[in-house]
Amino acid sequence: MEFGIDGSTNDEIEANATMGEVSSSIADENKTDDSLFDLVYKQDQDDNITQDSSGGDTIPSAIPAVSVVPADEPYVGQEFDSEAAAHVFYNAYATSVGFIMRVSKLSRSRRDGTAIGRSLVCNKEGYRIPDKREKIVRQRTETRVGCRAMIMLRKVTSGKWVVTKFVKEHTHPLALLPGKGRKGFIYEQYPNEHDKIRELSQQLALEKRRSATYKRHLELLFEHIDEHNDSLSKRIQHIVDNVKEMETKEQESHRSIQLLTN
DNA sequence: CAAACGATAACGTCATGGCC
DNA sequence: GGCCATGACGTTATCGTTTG
Repeated sequence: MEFGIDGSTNDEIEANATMGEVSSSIADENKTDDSLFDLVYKQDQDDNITQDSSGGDTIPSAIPAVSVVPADEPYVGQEFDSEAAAHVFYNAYATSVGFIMRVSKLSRSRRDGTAIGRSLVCNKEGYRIPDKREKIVRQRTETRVGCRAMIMLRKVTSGKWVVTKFVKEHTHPLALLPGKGRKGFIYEQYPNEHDKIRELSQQLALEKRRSATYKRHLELLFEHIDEHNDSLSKRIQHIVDNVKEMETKEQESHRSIQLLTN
C-alpha cells in the first residue's frame, strides 16, 4: 500500500490513497484529525476489524518483516510519498488501535542537513527523566512507561519515505476506543487486561450517569432560583408601585388641605 | 583499511499550552 | 503570571556498515 501527499506547503497537504478511494485535505479547519482519518481509512479499518475478529484467533505476537498484513497496519518496506503522509498514516493506525502517536527522532544528513530519517513512536515511549529541581509543587503523572511501539522511516534516493522498522507490541494496555469491533480487537490483543478494562468502563459509565444526574439537578436548581428571582422582582416592583401611589395620593391630599386653608 | 555515513540510545533544552 | 506537563528535537557517544 502506498500513500501520497500532494502539495509542498504544510497548509495544503493532501492525502491521497493510491488505492483510489479517497483524498482529503489535512488543513481543512472544519475537519478534525479524526474525521480526516476516518475519511481516509474507514474502509480499510472496517475490513480489518472484520477479518481480525471473525477468526477468533489471537493476533500474532510478531509479524514477519514482509507478510500478509492488514491494510492499515504498517509493514517494513511500506512506502510514502512524503514524511507527512507517513505521519497521517501512522496517526490513523494509532487512533484505530488505541494509542497516541508521538513524533520522535529526526535524522539529518551530515552533508546538507536535510531530513533523512524519522521515528514515530507511541506517546508512552521511553522513560521520563527524574526532575532534579528541589521543589515540585505538582507531581506529574507517569506518561512514559518504556513502550517500544514505533515505526522508523528513512528517505530513499527516489525521495520516498520507507518504513525500515516496525514495532507493533506495546508494553501497556491500549486505550478503549469507540467503534465497531474495536473492543474485541483490543481485548484479543490484551486478554489479561480484559476484566480491568471492562471494570473501568463500567465505572466510567456510572460516573457519567451520575454527573448527568447532578447536572440535571443543578439546572433545575438554577431554574428554581430564576423563578424565585422573577417572583421577588415582581413583588418588589409591586411594593414600589404601591409606595409611589401612596406618595402621590398623599401629595394630592396635602395640596387639597392647603387649598382649603387658604 | 580508514573515512564517511547510518543506527541507536541517553540525555538535555526549548516551546507551547494549561492549570493554579 | 508563574509553574507544570508534554512534545519536539538537538547533542553526544558508540557501534556497525558502506565505500573509495
